[in-house]
Amino acid sequence: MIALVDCNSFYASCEQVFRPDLWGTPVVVLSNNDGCVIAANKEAKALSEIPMFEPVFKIKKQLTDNNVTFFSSNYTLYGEMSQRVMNVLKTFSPQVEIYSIDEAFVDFAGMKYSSLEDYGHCIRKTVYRSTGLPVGVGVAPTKVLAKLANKISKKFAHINNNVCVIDTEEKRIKALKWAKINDVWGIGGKHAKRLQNIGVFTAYEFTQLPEEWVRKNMTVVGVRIWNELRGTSCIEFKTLPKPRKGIATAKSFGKKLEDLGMIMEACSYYISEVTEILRAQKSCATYLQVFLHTNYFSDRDKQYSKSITITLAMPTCDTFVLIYEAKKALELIYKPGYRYKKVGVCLSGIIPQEYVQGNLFHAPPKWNKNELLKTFDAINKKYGKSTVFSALVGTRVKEWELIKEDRSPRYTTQWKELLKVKAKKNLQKTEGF
DNA sequence: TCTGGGGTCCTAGGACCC
DNA sequence: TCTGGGGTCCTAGGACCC
Repeated sequence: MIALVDCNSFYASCEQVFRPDLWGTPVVVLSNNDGCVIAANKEAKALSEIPMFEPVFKIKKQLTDNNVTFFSSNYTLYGEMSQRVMNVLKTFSPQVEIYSIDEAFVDFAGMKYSSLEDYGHCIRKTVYRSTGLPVGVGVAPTKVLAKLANKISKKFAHINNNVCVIDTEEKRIKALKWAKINDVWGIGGKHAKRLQNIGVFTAYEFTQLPEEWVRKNMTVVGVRIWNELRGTSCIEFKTLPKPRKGIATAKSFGKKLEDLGMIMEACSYYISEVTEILRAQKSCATYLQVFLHTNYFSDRDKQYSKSITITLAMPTCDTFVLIYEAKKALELIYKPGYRYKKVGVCLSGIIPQEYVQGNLFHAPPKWNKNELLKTFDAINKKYGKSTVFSALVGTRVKEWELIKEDRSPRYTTQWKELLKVKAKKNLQKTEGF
């Protein structure tokens, strides 16, 4: 049996852990540059006039009218809270697959428990006690069914207290008949529409389709989902995280930029970020893509967008080499006279450092002996991000930097931003802890 | 004025090989 | 009128996920 443990409204819940004054009140978290709503707790979801992924400027009034508290995204905090949750889950089974920042599969094979329900509740309670974060637990024989069980655990939380187990044929059929086709993990908007067009509206109806139809119309990916829903496990359990195949970063600027120099500084900074990830997984990249574009949404601005991909002379993880290459690439695609909104870099063709092949003139570098890069990473790890950086990132005011007007403190990672505890005379009205 | 950012996997088709 | 048969590798695009 496999459990899917998923945090409820993860980003919003992380904010609420440190703000007990907001418990029971609507909270939303905004995307980078405070652009859209990307997370909402159940109180905020209940206010139907606050749709997710809606641009904030369009709904600012509804937010304030309904006393919704909003936060800029604080990924430092969410990332660290996520690790805490995952650490707790690892005490329940050695087999944990971290699927995303707020959810993980937990394999129950070989574990001792009196009942699946009890074990599920125990996980939920322990995570809550250790981190302050509420989770839902779905338990089933396959991943797709566990996902579905998790959905049910949240939908009927008032009955099952956030734990749902699908361990009999009867429960499986009941769950499948309840689930709408677009509730199924792996069936997105396009396929759901197609299935509805041929009269398939529930997960159960989907499992009754002939396998051939599914393979023809939804490829082998669809067949796997079909099998998993029928109780046959065929999606692998991945305990070890696989090295990434692509590493990208692209963020909208805090304001529109025309100046190549400033855009180049942003680009150099992004290269530093992606190369740090690259070195952390002991890999090198073969290709570097750089792209640049104006604001698609603007009717007023002239539009321009261009991308370029460079094959490196030899796969590398060297920040300085890649910044140099990115600089050349950017000079090629940049055209003056436009108001740019975003620059992005993407590394691909990622291979382990020891697989880098030399050529006739150069032996492959020994990356594990590169003292400059090792020292660079060591300093930034010890003293914090960007303590040392390439001069090409620049020291001027970073006009491209993201807007985060309402970011909460980084309670768990910065000494200066620790939660302050106040003793109040009137204990009935305690604020904070 | 203001509209997110980061991934995975699969398939078809083109270019190439012998 | 008639034009082989078997491969590999790469890329773009589609679909999906959080």
